Amino acid sequence: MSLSPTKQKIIEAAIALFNEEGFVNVRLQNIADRSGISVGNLAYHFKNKEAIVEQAYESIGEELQGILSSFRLHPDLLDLEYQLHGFHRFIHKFPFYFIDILEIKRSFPHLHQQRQEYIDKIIIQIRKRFDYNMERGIIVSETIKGQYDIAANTIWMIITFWVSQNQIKGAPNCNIQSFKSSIWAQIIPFLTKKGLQEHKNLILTTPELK
Amino acid sequence: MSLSPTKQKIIEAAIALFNEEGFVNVRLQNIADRSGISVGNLAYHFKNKEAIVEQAYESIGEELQGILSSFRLHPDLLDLEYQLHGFHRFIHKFPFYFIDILEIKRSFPHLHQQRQEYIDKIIIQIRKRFDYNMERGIIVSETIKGQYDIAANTIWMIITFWVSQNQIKGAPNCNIQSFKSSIWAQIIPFLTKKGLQEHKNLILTTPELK
DNA sequence: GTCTATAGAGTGATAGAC
DNA sequence: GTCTATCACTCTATAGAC
Repeated sequence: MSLSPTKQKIIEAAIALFNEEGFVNVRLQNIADRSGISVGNLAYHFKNKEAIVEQAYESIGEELQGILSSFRLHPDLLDLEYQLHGFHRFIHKFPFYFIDILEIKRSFPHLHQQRQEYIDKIIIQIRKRFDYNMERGIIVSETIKGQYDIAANTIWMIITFWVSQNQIKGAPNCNIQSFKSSIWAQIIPFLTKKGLQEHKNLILTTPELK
Repeated sequence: MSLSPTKQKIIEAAIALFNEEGFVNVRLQNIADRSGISVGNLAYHFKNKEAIVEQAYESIGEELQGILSSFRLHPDLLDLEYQLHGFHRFIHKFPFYFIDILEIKRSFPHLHQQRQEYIDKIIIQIRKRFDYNMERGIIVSETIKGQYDIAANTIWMIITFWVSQNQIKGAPNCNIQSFKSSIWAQIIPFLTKKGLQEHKNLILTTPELK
């Protein structure tokens, strides 16, 4: 879906401001200023603040959809490595999408409802990676019931709260290496000998990813 | 430190409201109403909203200090199990302390600065558990450099974002079992045979914890 | 489509009587 | 210590000219 140039400008300005100041702290005036238009004109293009977030969420959703659809039917470890780079780019392009989740949920419940579908999708997809790689003999079978459900959820948590964590700790520098390490740490303990070999090759052959 | 009865009432009301509505959505009027006093009187006891949060943080900090100081010099797995119950009680008593971290940081940086010391303390303490239990032959030595630093950080993340995670997923019911399982999952893969035995005994002997 | 101007509903903080 | 009344300000949303 393509937007008019002005609408596009507005959304870009809004997202940039949300990222920098946090959703609640961004005034319509700020968005208008950064877009180089007046507040009145802003109101002409978007009825209210909610309509702006709605559009922003739509644009962001499309990008997220892209990352999720890179998931192959029988994904190996390299496939995950690629996806992690995708997620990392994503969370640093739209930090507000993660930082202001609860504020958006409070203010616009229906927007959050849509989002919830993505959350489920992400967790299910991660969970499937465990199954597929188990079939491939890359990951051992569960020794504790439900442990891969937990691991999948923890991986989702790390992705979702990575930006928040950095801001809380006052370390806004986006260290992709420690992001990836934290997530791989959820998987490595369960790799078989063959899995460890595949993971080792992956590290050796993909230092150029960034 | 003891507060006057009125001050005490105010703080309790404020914390309850912060927990329910989120810090930014709570008006001085709400706090006054719930305390059974007027806004003018509220202003007499606390100069402004910041002073209220400051006091709330102090009360909360004392409680957190209690949980942290239960850490023994040579903590075994049972010691952690007890502490996890402490943490769980804590995060469900003061959800706003976790949900509104970033908002508080934005509005009152100096308050966040104090808090940061607790964050460091928590992560360091968790990290030490790995070392001590390694010495005890309960946990294997690191096979990957820095993996216990990562595990300690992930455990802190799970504690810190557990409430947020529940709210995002629309599952506000505080399932302590899955909280504990998520955290133990960060440790179990590294237990030695002896460690697994100790963990098994712990589960068998402490179902009464809640 | 774009602007200026302003209505209208809060919101934190203060003044001053009791 | 506690109250009522109100100020000063902010922000969203709308009205109407160009």
